[in-house]
Amino acid sequence: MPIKQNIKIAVDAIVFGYSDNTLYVLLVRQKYGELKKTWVLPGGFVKDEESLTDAVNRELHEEAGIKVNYLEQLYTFGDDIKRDHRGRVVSVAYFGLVNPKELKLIADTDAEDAQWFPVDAIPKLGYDHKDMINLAKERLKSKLTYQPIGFDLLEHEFLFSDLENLYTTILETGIDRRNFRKKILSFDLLEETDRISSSGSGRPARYFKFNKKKYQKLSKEGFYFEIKLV
Amino acid sequence: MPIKQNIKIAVDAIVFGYSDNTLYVLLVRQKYGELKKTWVLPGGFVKDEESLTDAVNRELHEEAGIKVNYLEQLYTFGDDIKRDHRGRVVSVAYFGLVNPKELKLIADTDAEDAQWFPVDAIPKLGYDHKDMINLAKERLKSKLTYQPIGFDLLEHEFLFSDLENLYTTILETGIDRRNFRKKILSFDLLEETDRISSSGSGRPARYFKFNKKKYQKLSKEGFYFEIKLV
DNA sequence: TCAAAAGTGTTGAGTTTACACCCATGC
DNA sequence: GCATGGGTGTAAACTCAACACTTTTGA
Repeated sequence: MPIKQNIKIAVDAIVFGYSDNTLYVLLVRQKYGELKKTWVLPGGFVKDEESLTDAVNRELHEEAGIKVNYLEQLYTFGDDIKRDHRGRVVSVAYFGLVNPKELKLIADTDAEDAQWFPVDAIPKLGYDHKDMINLAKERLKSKLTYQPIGFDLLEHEFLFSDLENLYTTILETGIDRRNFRKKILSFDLLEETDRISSSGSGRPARYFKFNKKKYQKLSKEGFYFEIKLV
Repeated sequence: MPIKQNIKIAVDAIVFGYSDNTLYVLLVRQKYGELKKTWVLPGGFVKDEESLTDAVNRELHEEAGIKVNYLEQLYTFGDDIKRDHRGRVVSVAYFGLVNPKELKLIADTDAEDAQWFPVDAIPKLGYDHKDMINLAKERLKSKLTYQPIGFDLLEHEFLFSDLENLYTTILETGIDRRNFRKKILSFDLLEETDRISSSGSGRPARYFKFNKKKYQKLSKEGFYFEIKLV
């Protein structure tokens, strides 16, 4: 190619996990350079022969040993030409979700260089990663209301109260339990299981699972999932 | 930076214009190289010292002499590592809208190297530009229903029938004139002008304008523009 | 006076919201 | 038997969808 260009291209991932009424973001400690030991989003430079998606998954694997449940492109950060102190770097940010199992995997390993932070207790971050997280939070909030994305943050089988808490914590809003259940059930996308919570206290609850296949089918036929919450 | 990377970064723009019940896309003729004379989207490599947005606007100016009314980032194409035959190129695609004045500007100049094509009469394009256009069409359709973006495709002052036709042509759907007008007016974002169409035939109609300021204000306060059309 | 497009209300259906009590279990 | 969380129905308010005739102009 006859062109000279001195811009590097990177990917970064904002990965959310949810557990015990808390939304978490995955951060890693920068290993080298000026920002050594600063917390940053997992990510790095794209290799010449790999796709952007592969780059994200590779970085997540290398830096955090994690595999996401859901991944989509979020936004490409390239308007601030000084966003990276090392030179011009354009970063394609991805938005990912993991289920609680993956979350615990890291939480349990006491790897010091990859950790989950509650979204409202994020340490000072390098680069423009705070902006990325904010944008991803917005995306998560809005997607929750028009795509059945919440299920990717829960176990395969979950209680209605789990789902309800997930919505209330992430959207920071109240929910009418009856209306919520009615609405969700009206989609006919949940399946009752035989499993009943071996409860802590209170009346035992039934586990449900989300029928993703059915959703994908209906979705192609023009079905829209939608949960309005004030 | 200690890293070696041989990836170039480009921007491409899918710019829509609307006139006489037709939706148009702006294309330019490739000037050099293997694809010389093929129609492609306006775009090109990003310069080291310019932001992505600046790059798009510059290319639009250079290649088509045009200024867009609305511009937003669409998607970054970088998963197919052979999407550009010249080498690895990641392209950040932008989505833009122009009003009819800008559209006519080029249509009138008989510049052979920048032309508007009706979206359902797009010639064979280079690279993956057809995919980009398809994605942009989807974005346009969905945005029309939840953001007052259609006004950016119309003159500053427009007739209700213009707006109605815009929605029907782009969304390829029917509209109940009464319900549509009722809905749009209920937002209280349009202002009547004194101007009356010096009509062709039929009863003269009144011109309206969109109060963008008011929309932006309401928008911050949690107002959502929404037009549901089957 | 006819053709062409603009303008205008009402009703029924469906959806959303608000709201409170009983149920099943563990301790 | 009491504390804890789970599960359930109904009525009023609102929003949406369907529907057709009158008005104003130019030819």
